[in-house]
Amino acid sequence: MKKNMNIYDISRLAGVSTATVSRVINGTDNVKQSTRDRVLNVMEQFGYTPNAFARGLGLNTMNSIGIMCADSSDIYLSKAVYYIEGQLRKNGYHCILTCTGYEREQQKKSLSMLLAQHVDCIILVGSVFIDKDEANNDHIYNAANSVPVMLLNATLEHDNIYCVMCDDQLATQDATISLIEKDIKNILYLYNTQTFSALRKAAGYRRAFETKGLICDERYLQFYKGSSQDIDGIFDFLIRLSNKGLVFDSVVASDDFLAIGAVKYALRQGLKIPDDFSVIGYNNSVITACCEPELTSVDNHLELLCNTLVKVCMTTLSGEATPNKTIFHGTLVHRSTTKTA
Amino acid sequence: MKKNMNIYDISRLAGVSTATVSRVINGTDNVKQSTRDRVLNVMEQFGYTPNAFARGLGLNTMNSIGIMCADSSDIYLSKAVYYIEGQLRKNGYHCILTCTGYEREQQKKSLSMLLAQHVDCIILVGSVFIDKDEANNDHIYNAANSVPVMLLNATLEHDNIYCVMCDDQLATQDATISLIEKDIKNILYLYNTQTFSALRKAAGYRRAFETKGLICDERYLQFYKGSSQDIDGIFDFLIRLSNKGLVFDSVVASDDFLAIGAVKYALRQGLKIPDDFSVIGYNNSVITACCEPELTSVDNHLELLCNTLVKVCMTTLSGEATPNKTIFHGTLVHRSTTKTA
DNA sequence: TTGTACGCGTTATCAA
DNA sequence: TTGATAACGCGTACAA
Repeated sequence: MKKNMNIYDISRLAGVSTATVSRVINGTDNVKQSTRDRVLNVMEQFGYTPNAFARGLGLNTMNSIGIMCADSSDIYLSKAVYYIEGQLRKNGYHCILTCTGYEREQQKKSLSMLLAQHVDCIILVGSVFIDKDEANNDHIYNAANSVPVMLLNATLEHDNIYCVMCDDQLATQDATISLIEKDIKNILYLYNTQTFSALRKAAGYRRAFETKGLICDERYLQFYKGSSQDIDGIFDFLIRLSNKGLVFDSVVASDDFLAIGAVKYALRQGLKIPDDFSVIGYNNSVITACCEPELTSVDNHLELLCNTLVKVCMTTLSGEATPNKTIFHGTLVHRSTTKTA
Repeated sequence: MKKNMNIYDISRLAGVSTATVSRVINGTDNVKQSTRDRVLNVMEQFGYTPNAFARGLGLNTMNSIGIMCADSSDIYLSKAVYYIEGQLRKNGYHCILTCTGYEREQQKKSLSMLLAQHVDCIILVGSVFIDKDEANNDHIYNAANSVPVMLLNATLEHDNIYCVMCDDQLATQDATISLIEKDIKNILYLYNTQTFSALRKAAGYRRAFETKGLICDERYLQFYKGSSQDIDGIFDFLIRLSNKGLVFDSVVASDDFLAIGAVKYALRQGLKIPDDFSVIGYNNSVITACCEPELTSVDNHLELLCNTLVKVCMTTLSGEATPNKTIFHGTLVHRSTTKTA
């Protein structure tokens, strides 16, 4: 447990000043090659690493970035965190991860914590952080006054806030239209959160009918008040809907778990998929391959979104101008829960 | 973008010395109530937060803990990260997450990074960090010389290294025995990593036969060289095994994805589950509910493991003595891919 | 090309 | 109960 060396020790051992050691460490200024070698040699020999705290104090940064994620065990969000962390690490940043949950208060606490840690940037993963009531977003606006704030799959109009997202509305619209065009019209839209993103998807569902000159029956938008991980709960919910007399021959879901619940419903009802019953999920996650038949789903290109987000982040941190909003389109990935052609 | 206040500003505004402000902040020593109030008032008024870097420099800690995780998007590991982060946050620590992947070199880099950040403790999530060749674990031993190292579901005998784990061997043994006792004996053990944990499970499989006075046929331990997320690949693998003439009527898998691949195999071969074919997964993850019939799986009580790990971690950091190894038993959760009674 | 000396914002020690 | 001041270890003007 030998005490860590500091820059004074190194300078003494190398017979130079601390300034020179610092220059060698940071590769700045001109240092005679022989001096540089001597210093590097000593550093190597004693396994010297500059003290990150002292450096942070002087430079006012420790090259850290805060990631806020409601639930990093969520199958979709965890992927986002993974991609983002990897890209940031490549760029020399490390990540402080905080799982905020879905309550606004804890989210605010986490945000304060990150700001107190003087992170260089804050990344909000998902749209659960944005409140429909503008006044409740003040904490985010305040954060943006000290550091850039990056939003993944959410949007907020403010200086120093940058959004990278998939056009969920359009993607859901396309998915719905793909069913309508196969003459499937009793389409249930199944969702379980009221986030910005979920509402955009609902809007896309409605637009699909409009676009096709049809009336969208609002009874077909169904909100499931439960965890999307509770697949049996979803199953029960659909059974109840059916028993209440709602006739539907297909489901467009706002995430893959809900869709799997619908698949389960069809299988247990003895409905043939996709002949009698079609299902489209959202996120194109790994569980699309877990059910039989395998699930058709919307791919929102998460990895691309994350890579782009980090790219925008780096550009912003370097002081260059960057677009405040970057939008990609989703893609419907056909598998076996929808009819071909 | 107003400049942050520092302790001098506050002390001046409150008409006291910086020492007193510091005392108020940290609740230490005796400060007259009226003075305390005055200081608190000023701090509140200007929204003062102590500079974390300066504090870190002085105290040599920023209350951060490093989490190393090969792949935080893994359905199982991500849950571990989630639980651990939550508990640490409750205890006033924040987490630096680094996704190391499965290559030793990157793992070493991540470890060095965390040490350079002067984290208070390092948590290794999963057994992929431990090398069978003792000499290749030196970087971990070295880390343990400066900070406590916590291992989740892995083990290493060394000072300042603490392990919290599930007895995977015993759990797999029990699972296998549960099949044997239903007179199912052509049991395939399916695995896809060579980690410590996976090998322990294999050992449990073998022990099951021993225990029952049977011979364990080594051809029935099958290594699938692919990502466990590639369910179709698993399916193909099983088909090939079957075509090669290996007769099996059940699968014990080292994770749930592999098990789902087996379910898929049975369904597509027209085998009735569980009458003709049984499947047991491992981890009892959410995907057990994604297939039909739903998957029987071993629950290794991840949340309990994580909570315990953090508890041990806190105790260690407080300087108290703690057990170096804490072991829990797993539990077989029966669903519909195994026969009842 | 190199060295001196100060600032960064705390906490802690010692003295008052 | 409070204040003055020395660490903590680094980067960097400025000087040489």
